Amino acid sequence: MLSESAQPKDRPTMRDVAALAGVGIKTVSRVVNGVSTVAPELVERVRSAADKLGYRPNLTAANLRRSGGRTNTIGLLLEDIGNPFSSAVFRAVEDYARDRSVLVLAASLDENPQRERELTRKLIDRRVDGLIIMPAAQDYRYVLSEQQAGMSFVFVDRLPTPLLADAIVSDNRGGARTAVEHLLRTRRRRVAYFGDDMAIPTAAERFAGFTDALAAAGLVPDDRMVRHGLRTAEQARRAANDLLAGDPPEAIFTSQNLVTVGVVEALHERDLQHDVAIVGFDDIPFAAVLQPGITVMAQDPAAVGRKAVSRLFDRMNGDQSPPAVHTVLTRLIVRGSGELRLPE
Amino acid sequence: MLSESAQPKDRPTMRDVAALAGVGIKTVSRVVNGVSTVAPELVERVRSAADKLGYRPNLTAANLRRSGGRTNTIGLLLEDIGNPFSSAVFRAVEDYARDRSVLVLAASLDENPQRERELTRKLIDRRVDGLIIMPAAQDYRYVLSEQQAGMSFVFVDRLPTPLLADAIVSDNRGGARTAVEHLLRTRRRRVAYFGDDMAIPTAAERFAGFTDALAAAGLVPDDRMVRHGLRTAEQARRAANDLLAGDPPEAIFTSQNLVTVGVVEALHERDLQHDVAIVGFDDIPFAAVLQPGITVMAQDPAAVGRKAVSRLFDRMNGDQSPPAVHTVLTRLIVRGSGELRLPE
DNA sequence: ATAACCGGGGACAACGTTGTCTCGCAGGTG
DNA sequence: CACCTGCGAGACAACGTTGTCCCCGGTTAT
Repeated sequence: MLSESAQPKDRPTMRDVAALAGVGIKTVSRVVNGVSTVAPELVERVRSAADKLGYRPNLTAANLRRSGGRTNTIGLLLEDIGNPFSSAVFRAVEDYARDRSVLVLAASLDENPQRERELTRKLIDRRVDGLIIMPAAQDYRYVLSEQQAGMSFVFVDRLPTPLLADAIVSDNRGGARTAVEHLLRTRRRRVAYFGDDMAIPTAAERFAGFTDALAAAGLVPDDRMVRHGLRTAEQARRAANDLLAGDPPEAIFTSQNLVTVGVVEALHERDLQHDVAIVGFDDIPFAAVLQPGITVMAQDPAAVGRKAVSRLFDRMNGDQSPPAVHTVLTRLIVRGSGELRLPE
Repeated sequence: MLSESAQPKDRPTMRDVAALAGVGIKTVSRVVNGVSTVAPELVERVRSAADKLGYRPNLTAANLRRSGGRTNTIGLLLEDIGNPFSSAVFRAVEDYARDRSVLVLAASLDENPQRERELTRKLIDRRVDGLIIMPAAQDYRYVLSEQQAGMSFVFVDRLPTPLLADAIVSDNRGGARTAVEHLLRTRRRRVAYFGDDMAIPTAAERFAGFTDALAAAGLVPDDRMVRHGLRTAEQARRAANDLLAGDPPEAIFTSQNLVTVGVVEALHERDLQHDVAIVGFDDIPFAAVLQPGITVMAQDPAAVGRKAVSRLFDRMNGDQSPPAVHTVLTRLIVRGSGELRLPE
């Protein structure tokens, strides 16, 4: 009864366009989808009717009916979109997907396994065509039934256990080992380790690489110079200050970018940056401007993202080969802090 | 005829669950949606049938029918997801949306107006409930007809022309002015400007703030010390080296984070970091570790994102008030480089 | 005992689109 | 001239779900 003025009136549908153009609804569908068997005159009538009404097709309805039921959407679950590694992965995924007219639904997990399960479910309920996950959880058996129902999965940055789907990971252990070997080449022997929580598989791998390198040089880690569980730059800074206050190590390996930031801050606070060598895992902005520049073992998040999304599309297109792990190599960037000469 | 083994068999639907549980399809719907009028025994039967089949509801089908037709999805078009400002905005948007069971479809525009139009359309075709756009284009009249069709828009970081929707922007002009006034407080007078392309509205605003501050001190910009159009750190580094090679300015204002990085690199290369003062717009990682620390006028991308998404949800919930501009204040972070004492 | 009532559960249509089928008409063929 | 062919266009059902309505059985009131 009420004739409200700016009522949020419904969008026009194909039916409305068809009525205005004086054609059947299916003809509108054909025009919208560019089917070539429609008479040019009708095409024109439909086009102008659609423009006049501001018609836009409803893709969710179309996907519901369309064979295969593809939604042209993929899901991307990252540790934290705000962190540079995650957002670089996102960017690579997005570029590949956009070229194929696929959009990306993304969310952050913050190391929360429960959130991971919820979000995975929500994305599946929206019928994404595939899912790229930077895992927080431990148990991936639920993936199996989803795969049987036709969902494709690719994991990045960490390996799911058991390996039920493709995974793209950095060469954490090998990269860490190479980084520490690089440090040892300066003849420094007393090497400290600062790292993230060992429950995080990548941190554990990097610590293993650290130990590998020491072992190869006939050394063993000194527990007094090993700190795990550092989650923020501030924690790392404090831990480093703590260690540096006593008998400082000759060199430091940091297993993650935030940790590197904190430790470098501590070195500068104590004016030890020219005395204690450091190599970090993960590149850091501004690393070249510092004195000395920070030598790092850089990951290649863009390569990880590209590889992940291309594997995902292969799977979505029917690739049935057994799940495999793909390792993306890391790269040592020499800037000074890892090559400090020993005095005397 | 063929009984393929691992055929990507279709997902079970409510019909399948209903058949297995021996109930009507609507009862399954009721159970799935937690309607309380179903007999406990039937709820149990339906639940176990659903689990057995690995049933997951199809949200796209549900949204199609459900009144209002909300998809519980919003679109987010950013300049570049890989850049820290964009990804911080994203993170804030995501957190707010997740609390309301809304997911985010995001994509990068890379300053490409055509891509912006295409993506806007694609997102509308998927019937997102609202759209947050960091604009690349100039002309936003198309927004009007979409708004009448019920779509909500919020712009971030830059103002659309004409102002057809809410916009959340940093206080670019005021922040830049305050930053430059801070520099002038050291009695330095010959202040250089390094900035991004003036076609980008934020860059223009910041340059205006720069001029404001000079004018208030009775100064005018010296064209020889003004460089526009710097899009990368490398370009900025070269431009700065160029200027510093001649008669160096007493102070520098940089209008954007990448530019700050490049200019700081150049200062360090020429060992002028203690002689030429600098304040940058946008915070920078590691700014505190450098000698001297880099004083910046920091933006608050998280606040921008929060404000944007909360306005968007208000609009989606029927707020009809006229479009408004919301300004998020910037904050001066003093670290040394902007407070250098003049010699003599 | 019968009518009115209530509450649980199913049949049916609808959301906006596309796949399939059929129909009508024009043109070519025997 | 009848028949077949082909092609453009619409009718209809279907995708998987939810909103609406109605029916059935049991309980309560008269």
